Amino acid sequence: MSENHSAAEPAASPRTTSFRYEAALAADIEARWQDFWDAEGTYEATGPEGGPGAAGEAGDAAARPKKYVMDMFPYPSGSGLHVGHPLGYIATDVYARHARMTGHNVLHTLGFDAFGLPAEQYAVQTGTHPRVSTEANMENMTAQLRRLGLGHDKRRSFATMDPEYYKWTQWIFLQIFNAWYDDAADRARPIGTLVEQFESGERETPGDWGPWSELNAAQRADLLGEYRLAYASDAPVNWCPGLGTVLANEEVTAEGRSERGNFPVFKAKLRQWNMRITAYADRLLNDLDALDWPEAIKLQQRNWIGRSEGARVDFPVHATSGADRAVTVFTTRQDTLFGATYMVLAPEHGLVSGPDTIVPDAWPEGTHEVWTGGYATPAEAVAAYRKQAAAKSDVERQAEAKDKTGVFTGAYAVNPVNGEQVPVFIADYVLMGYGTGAIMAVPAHDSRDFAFARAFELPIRCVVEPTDGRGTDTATWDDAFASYDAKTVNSANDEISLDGLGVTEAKARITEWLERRGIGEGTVNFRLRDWLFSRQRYWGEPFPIVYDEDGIAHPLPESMLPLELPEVEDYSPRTFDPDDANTSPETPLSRNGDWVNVELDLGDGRGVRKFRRETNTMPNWAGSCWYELRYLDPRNSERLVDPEIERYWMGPREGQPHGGVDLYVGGAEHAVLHLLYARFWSKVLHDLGHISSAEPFHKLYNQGMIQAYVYRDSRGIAVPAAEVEERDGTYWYGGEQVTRLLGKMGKSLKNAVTPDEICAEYGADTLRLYEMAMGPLDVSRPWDTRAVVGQFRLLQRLWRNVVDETTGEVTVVDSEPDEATLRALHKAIDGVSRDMEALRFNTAIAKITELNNHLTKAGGPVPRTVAERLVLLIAPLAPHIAEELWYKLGHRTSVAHADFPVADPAYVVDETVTCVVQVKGKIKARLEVSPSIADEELEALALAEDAVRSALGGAGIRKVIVRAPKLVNIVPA
RNA sequence: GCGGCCGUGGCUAAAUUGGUUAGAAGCGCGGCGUUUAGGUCGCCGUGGGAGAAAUCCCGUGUGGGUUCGAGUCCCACCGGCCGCACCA
Repeated sequence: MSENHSAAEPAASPRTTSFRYEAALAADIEARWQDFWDAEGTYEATGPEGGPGAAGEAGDAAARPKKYVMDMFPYPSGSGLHVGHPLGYIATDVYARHARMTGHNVLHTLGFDAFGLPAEQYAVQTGTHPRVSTEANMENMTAQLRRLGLGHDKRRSFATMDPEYYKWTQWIFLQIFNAWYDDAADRARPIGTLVEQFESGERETPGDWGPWSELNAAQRADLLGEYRLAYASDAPVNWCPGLGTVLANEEVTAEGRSERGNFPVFKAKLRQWNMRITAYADRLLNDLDALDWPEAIKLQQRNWIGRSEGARVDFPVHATSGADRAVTVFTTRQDTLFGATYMVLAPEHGLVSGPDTIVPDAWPEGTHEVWTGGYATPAEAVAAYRKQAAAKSDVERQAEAKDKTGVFTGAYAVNPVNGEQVPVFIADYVLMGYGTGAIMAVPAHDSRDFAFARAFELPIRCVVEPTDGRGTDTATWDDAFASYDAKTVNSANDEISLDGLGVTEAKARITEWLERRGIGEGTVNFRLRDWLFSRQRYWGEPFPIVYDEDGIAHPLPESMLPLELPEVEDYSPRTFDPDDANTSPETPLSRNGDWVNVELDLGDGRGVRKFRRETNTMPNWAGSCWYELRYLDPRNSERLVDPEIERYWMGPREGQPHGGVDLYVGGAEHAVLHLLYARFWSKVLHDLGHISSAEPFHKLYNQGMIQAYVYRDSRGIAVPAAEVEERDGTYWYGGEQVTRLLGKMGKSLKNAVTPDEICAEYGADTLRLYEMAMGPLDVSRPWDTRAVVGQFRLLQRLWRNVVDETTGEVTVVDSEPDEATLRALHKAIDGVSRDMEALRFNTAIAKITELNNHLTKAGGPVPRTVAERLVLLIAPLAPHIAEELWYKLGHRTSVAHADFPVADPAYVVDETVTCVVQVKGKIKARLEVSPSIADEELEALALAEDAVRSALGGAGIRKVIVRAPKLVNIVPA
């Protein structure tokens, strides 16, 4: 510690000579206290372990109620922060500081989500190693954030790119790889337990696999791959030639383009790693109920998981080979089965190609011309349509959604309820990825089927009686009748009749019939699909997987972790013409022969063998899937987190049945990506016994966005917002009128305001107050630099209420505050306490301002007890000035650990309350009454009022509503 | 198209959740004061309309409804934002 600013005596060495609270003094105060906090470790949290990575004393900290407060960690971007970025960090800091002052043991820190595409792209352009540029960015961002005075436990920080961190990301991957979902137990279990079941015969191998004992190693590996929660498969994936990588469904926009870069995305069959998140669909859905999350986010997750109840139904069909096959469809409207007049398969469906094909050599006699697409044979027609569909990006499919296209396969299936032959089509309005990739078409009661039926002149049979007066003659309809609130008709065979039943009843009846006949069953279908987990990138976690000479995947033993990224010369994935679908990925890691081809002893008793490494890397989401666990125990080299520590900070407890972080703040844009993946990993780790929590984040809060005005000239080009002048509601830049719109803040829109410039002009405390005072945390609002001064003035007045501006001496007195001041004080304490708890910082600041204004108006010196409590009230929001004033008031320990004031109820309620007396809702009189007045007494007082009696004018009273002590309303007869 | 959220002064926003007088707090604006001057100073005022004033009338996107009482609840419409989107 240097002589100039001893940590123990931070106020002893002011670097400015003025005692007026201005930018220079604020900067001085802030720098001194930030140094003090760092030196003292003011915000270091101690759990049951006595601190991270150290076997210290638990002390009394762990005995206090814990509060784990967390932010969605940042990606260290090279462009630096603007004032929108730290909004959430400031909010969690205020919340955490308040919690600390109310007796909680608080854990709050911040790390970096360091893997990602921008660093890699920068590396490709400049040749700088992504680690180097990312580290520089992190340093920059850390410096910017330090100025804000965030009370983080800095010992707990890390970056996802640190090998000591991603060692455990890889370890978790192996846990997931080595696990299967046991439906009987409804949880994940180690894959060894499945092998045991196969070996003992307790479980039979599925389908055509044959007995376990007769399978060779490769076959066993393939079979187990069908159970593992992390598995490689050749499924159609989203291939993005422009980025040179495959993408998860969640990373593809509704327009069928990449979320990053906006390149076209195509379906391609590629061998890729997947996570079996679908096994958790039900739990991911159900456990949402117990979470304290915004309803909008829960809804988005529910929609994404997309649970729908319905039935599977088999429609018998003959394969061209002569074998009996069935088209299995999924439907949510099994009650309309009698109205199914044709079927549609997705173009990629297995029954229109290969050995099981149902496509005949020639068109059946009398095939309608529009069904054939003009082709001579069904095979040609199907092949052409399949080719056309594969070449279409989702954008194009989307654009043509209104015009139904498709082609007849030449095959007929049998509708099991009435034995009718129904033609089977392929069409791209049926998606291979949803349900079974096949539907029964009920044109009368589904608008898509209706459009298709009209285009292909297929019969439309009404089986649900319309309630809108259109009648049952479908020839006169312009659209399907799809209401759920109507009766079934025309739906009977020799065994069953649905006629006259409502939808629910009819569904139940037909499902039971299908199940009895063994040709269908009630099922639940999910929209959620498995998570595509591999990427063709350099800057991500390598997979801890090697392949032997038979191509069998082996996990690396734990002792070989972390598997570090090799140094390479070329970081770039091979990219292609963005529109060329006929390309395939090439990973950057595959070009490093020395790294890829290795001889290893995996410790499986088979000695040193030759292996080839997996050359894909994990997606960006991997690191953020579990970081909440690592903050708890960041230096543990033996385990990802010590179980006792995890249980203390995150374990289940009253009101939090699945455990989790107490408050997690971040943007709503992660509603389904990060938040769903993190929940999934949390559940797997929970099932395998590694953690006690089954949810990562108990309470989630989405902060709004800070928006900014964007000014554009006549060409539509953004002009520097800071240089635009306003004249009578119009905006001018360089003599030209420009238009104003509300948009995002950012460099490209030339409207970014940095925290640095606001700190320089007013100080960090003012910036913090302004950001919190702008409005409710969860609402987006425009930044207004000239309004910042309002919060600066608050701090100036606060300063003046405690300190003499000319001498720097404290001016408080030891006299008793007057009654009015006590009431103002305790009302403020009461209100601020409740607002802090509920994250309503804007109204908390308003109440502090009111109290401060009251003291200013009262004039004269402020009583010490009031000044001290005012300082404590503002301490979570403006910690630097609070520390300084707290010190000046004679305290020698940090205000961060002082007790937050508690309101005295006696002063929170007013001595008298104004009671309004209404006659028929119109105010006739006001009474000053005690807040504890009884209803009867108040009613009597009200009725005795002259104004009330004259208003009643002798009329009788029908009713008197008394809401003591505020209101009496008399209703005349 | 389906689902969700939201409309309050010139601007950002309050309103103990159905209970008085809507508009706390801040910005902006106006006035006065201190100052040689300036404002990142102090004080006062500031929803609209009428009036010298007391005071009165109107007012929470529009129209209806429920209620003794509606910014708050219900219905319809208008406007805005977000999510999903051929999901069978």
